[in-house]
Amino acid sequence: MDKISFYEQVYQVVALIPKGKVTSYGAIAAYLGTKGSSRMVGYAMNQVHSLSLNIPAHRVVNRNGLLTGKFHFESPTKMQDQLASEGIIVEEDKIINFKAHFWDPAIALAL
DNA sequence: GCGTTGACGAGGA
DNA sequence: GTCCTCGCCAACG
Repeated sequence: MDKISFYEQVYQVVALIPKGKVTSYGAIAAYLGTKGSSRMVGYAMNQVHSLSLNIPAHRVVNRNGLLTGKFHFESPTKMQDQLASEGIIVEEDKIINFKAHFWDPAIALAL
């Protein structure tokens, strides 16, 4: 297996999220086998700024479908705008019909 | 090597 | 149904 850090594993999964789809931190953590470290997924996204990677972090939200990390973007409205551009309706900083747009890496990547 | 940090999740009241 | 508390675990300083 690749000797990549937990961070990079998160980045790889997030980068695989198809357009118009979203997932939760816990789902990614669970896919990586560390479902207990769902916080690490979000923490990894925080470090994305330090990297030159192109990570669609706007497609990653918490289990409530809430745009918890929108303040970590260039602009708090950027995240909602990105999702809206992909056909995902966001209102009150939360994704409408979140379940319909949910993308589970454990299923999509089909281990 | 240790303590702190976190864009979370689940359970309990 | 909402609000609060605990746990989780890897990276950073």
